[in-house]
Amino acid sequence: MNEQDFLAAYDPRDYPAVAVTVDVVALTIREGALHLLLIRRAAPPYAGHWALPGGFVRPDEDLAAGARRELAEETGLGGERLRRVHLEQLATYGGPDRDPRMRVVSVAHLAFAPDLPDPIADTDAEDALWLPVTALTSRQLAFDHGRIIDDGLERARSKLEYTPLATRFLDPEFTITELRAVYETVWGHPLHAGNFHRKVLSVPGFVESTGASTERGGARGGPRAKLYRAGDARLLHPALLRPAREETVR
Amino acid sequence: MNEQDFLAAYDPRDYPAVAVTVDVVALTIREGALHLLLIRRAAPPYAGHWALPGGFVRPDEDLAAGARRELAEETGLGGERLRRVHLEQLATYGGPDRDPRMRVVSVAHLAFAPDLPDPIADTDAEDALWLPVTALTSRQLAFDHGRIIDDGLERARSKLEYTPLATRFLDPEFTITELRAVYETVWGHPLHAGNFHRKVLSVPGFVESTGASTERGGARGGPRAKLYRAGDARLLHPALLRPAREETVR
DNA sequence: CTAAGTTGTTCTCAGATTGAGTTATTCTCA
DNA sequence: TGAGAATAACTCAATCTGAGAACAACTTAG
Repeated sequence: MNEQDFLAAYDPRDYPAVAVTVDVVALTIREGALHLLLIRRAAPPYAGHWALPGGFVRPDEDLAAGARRELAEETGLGGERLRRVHLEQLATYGGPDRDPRMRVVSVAHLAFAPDLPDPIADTDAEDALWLPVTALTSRQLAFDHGRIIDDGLERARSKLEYTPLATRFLDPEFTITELRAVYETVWGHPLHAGNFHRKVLSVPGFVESTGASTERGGARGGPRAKLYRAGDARLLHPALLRPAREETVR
Repeated sequence: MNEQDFLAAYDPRDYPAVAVTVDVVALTIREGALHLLLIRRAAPPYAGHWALPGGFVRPDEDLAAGARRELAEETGLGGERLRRVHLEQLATYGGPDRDPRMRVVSVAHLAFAPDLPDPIADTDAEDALWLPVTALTSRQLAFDHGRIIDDGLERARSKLEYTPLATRFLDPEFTITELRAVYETVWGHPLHAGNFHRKVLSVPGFVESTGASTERGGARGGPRAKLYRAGDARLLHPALLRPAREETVR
């Protein structure tokens, strides 16, 4: 049998039915707190539960394109602002019983966005909102989305260490203090301002100066801060490591 | 409509046909060189081309279980020795046209194994072998497996930095020199023996002494080396960073 | 307008870590 | 038996880090 004949004789229905979805763990920073985009499901299964935005991959669509489309649908975002959102694949969740309808394999993605407008509930969702991650209780979440979110948050924390992606939570021009606030928010503890400043400026390609400064000082005083934009590095060398957690094992 | 009625009325065939496969980038070290497990495809598409071991996920099988099964089938491995192989999810590849038959979404996995016996060609494969990664030319590979392998190798290199997984390339008891050889092989350049020794012993939980030593000195002389086994750390703190590559950008 | 408080940025300095080289010792092979 | 090789320990200068201090530029309260 040559390759042509093989393809003609091939029936996709011979294979077990599996559906592939994309889900998005979309993170942003609002009012100094890390927020997560959630929708409340309108239809079964898990109607009324909170869930990650997501849906079936369309036939002609790449996985990343599907994730970006789902994100666009929930946030109402498009064009340049959507393009500025960082989107990467997180992991794939495919346990046989994670969806009661059928075998559903979900390719989860992770998104970092600057502060975005409130989301728009579309047809699939009763409601949609940016929820502070501190307000999460995994019990109310549909499917295995609690676990996906945990994995996404850990990945986000670790990505800030060795990539310049913290800048994706900010507008194109930002101050070192704003950048530090991103790290403090995502990592959940304060950093030494002086050391952070020294380190960021010493890592090649992390940030580059715009030459300009802010129009005003900080809200409660202080000098005008210099403005920077993201540099061209894809990886931070050397990395900005999280302070070691207290050893649980002595 | 309540949830029960919904599930009864649900027809999986309403959704576009997608197949889900698992592929495995299995790495081992043989004779001081990094090797990759490949099979030569017996059936179209890409009959006669080299490809990663893999196949369709079975209906009741977790993704990780499917990957481990595929690995077992190709290597003929089972039991304790199979269990010692490290297996983790790498990434999912799902472009619409990556397989001419139909939409195939492949969940790639990455495996680290100690030196294993030569593989066994099973029904899907004309042939199977451990190929040195230096002998790879991506042109001869089926599907997008060249890209998957590249991603797997880069992931392997980076995993050695911040996890103790280098030990998974070795037998349960090993010397520091053997461990250094793993790093040198995967990273592709020599390391300073003294500094490596100091560093490995200083990272908490990386290795623990067995108290014993090798029976003989090295092949070409030298004292007997102390034996170690893997410690209980899941992450290396601080990490063993790769020497910075030469800057391409000045 | 002034005083008090806040913030961005730069310094300082001790301690830890790193890279590179050296040494003593133990072993294999010819 | 001697040459060469490898383990494991040590040394030392250069670099990096964490913690704190200094200081000027700004804010707001009064």
